Amino acid sequence: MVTPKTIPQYRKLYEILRKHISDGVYKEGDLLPSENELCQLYGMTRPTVRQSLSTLAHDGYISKHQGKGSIVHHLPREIGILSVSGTTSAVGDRKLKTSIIVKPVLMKWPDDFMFTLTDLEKESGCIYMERVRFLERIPIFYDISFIANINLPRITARQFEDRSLFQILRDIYRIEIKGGDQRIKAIRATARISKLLHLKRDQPVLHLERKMETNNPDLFLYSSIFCNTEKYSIFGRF
Amino acid sequence: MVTPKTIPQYRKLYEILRKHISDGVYKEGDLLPSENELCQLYGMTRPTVRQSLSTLAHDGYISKHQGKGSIVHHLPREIGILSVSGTTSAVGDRKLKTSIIVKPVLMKWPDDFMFTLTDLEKESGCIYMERVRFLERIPIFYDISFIANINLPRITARQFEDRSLFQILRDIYRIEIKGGDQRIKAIRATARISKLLHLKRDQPVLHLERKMETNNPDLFLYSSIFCNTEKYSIFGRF
DNA sequence: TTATTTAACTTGTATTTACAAGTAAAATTT
DNA sequence: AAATTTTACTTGTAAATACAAGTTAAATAA
Repeated sequence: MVTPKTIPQYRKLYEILRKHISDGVYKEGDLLPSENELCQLYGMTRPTVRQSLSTLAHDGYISKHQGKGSIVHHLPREIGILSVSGTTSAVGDRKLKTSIIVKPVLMKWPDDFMFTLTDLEKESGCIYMERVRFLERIPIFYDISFIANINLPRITARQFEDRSLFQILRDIYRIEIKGGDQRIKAIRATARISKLLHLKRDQPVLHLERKMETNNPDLFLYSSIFCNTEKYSIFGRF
Repeated sequence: MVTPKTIPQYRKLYEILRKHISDGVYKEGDLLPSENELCQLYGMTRPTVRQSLSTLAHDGYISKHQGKGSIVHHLPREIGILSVSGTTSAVGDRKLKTSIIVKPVLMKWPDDFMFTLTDLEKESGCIYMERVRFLERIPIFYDISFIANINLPRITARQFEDRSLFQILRDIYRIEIKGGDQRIKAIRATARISKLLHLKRDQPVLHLERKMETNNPDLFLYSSIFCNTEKYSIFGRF
């Protein structure tokens, strides 16, 4: 089991500022307190504060301007899944309802899996589940998730209705997502997809295949996400 | 005109290492020289070296492991447009042939433009062009580009066949892309799209709308990209 | 009043130093 | 021989400091 480590200062400040921006303490177009002010406010040095701010800038919460300051941005109105882990965190504060299509089960990996697996992963088998996510009563995401069965005791017994998969992994198993790769395609909705996402057959659907890295170097999370982009776009920064 | 500024050290090292990785000096799975070794090799201090490495890690060229080192990764085999500026740099070393569909012309902005424009942009009008990009003789991208006509003398007279738009902007006008936002959808190919990308009508196509920020805070580049994802996926890191 | 200069801020780059934490292999003990 | 400990390395976090470069507004000069 991974030990619960101490959270570094720059990460704490990142979370504080991110929450303040999400909660509207700082509004669109506002200037964040200057780096020196943040140093004083939170008792850190400038390099530490700058580490927080550069991460915030990278995630699109602020933009920095030399000589001027850090300007606050509202998170995009679209669905920001391209640069974020999971689909729950992707839509920010909006209510994303989840319904389980296939409860977590332990099974063998598919033969033609979308990513190449390590030997350890192959031996362990995988935990499989399917979910559909609704935004304002409209089904938006159809998620198929695969997790290698490595050090995750009794995970198939847990409830996934209320808490997100990623929350459970973090709270119970101390697993944090550190980043990942993804592939994107436009495909035709299959019978199953169109049924679950309430679409007509053959309608264009976004298909994301993601491999996520965790703080356990042997453990990766995989998901295949089908996304209805009729009403909402997928958003990202680069 | 923007002055050609001095390139910071950490940026230089980033470019050196990136080139070495692309050229195969460091191969997939190799360990990069340690941070202290890089300090000695290039006469920099560790924070400077670390700034280069963290950017490389973010762009997916390496992954860092505490206590171990920085492991080199080959750039993805797919088309990496999600986290990169332009479509030329997106495909790395592979040959991307460009054909101009509509030569650069100065015109008014469309009324229903995909992003909101500043007053300065609206006044200036825009430079418009359309291109199709081929990868191994297959048309992959149909790019529609918009640039505000701000401080870009005689740009419509330039040749875009050989050099990419971004290369001209950098070499002639000293404009660098710093980042941007993008929206992604899956749509049905229209008659024009299917003709240009050699697809059947109504086939699913990826649609990217991008707004790119430059070192000139008033100047943004916009593009609407239609992408044939039948054979190649679009790739990104997060 | 208007234009210019100055001063006081902001973020950007870079050095130096220190210790914590994780990895891997050598050295030691059992 | 096998298990354990130590050691030497790696990257991670953090402080203190300095100056460069861009922005803005106040102070000054025309």
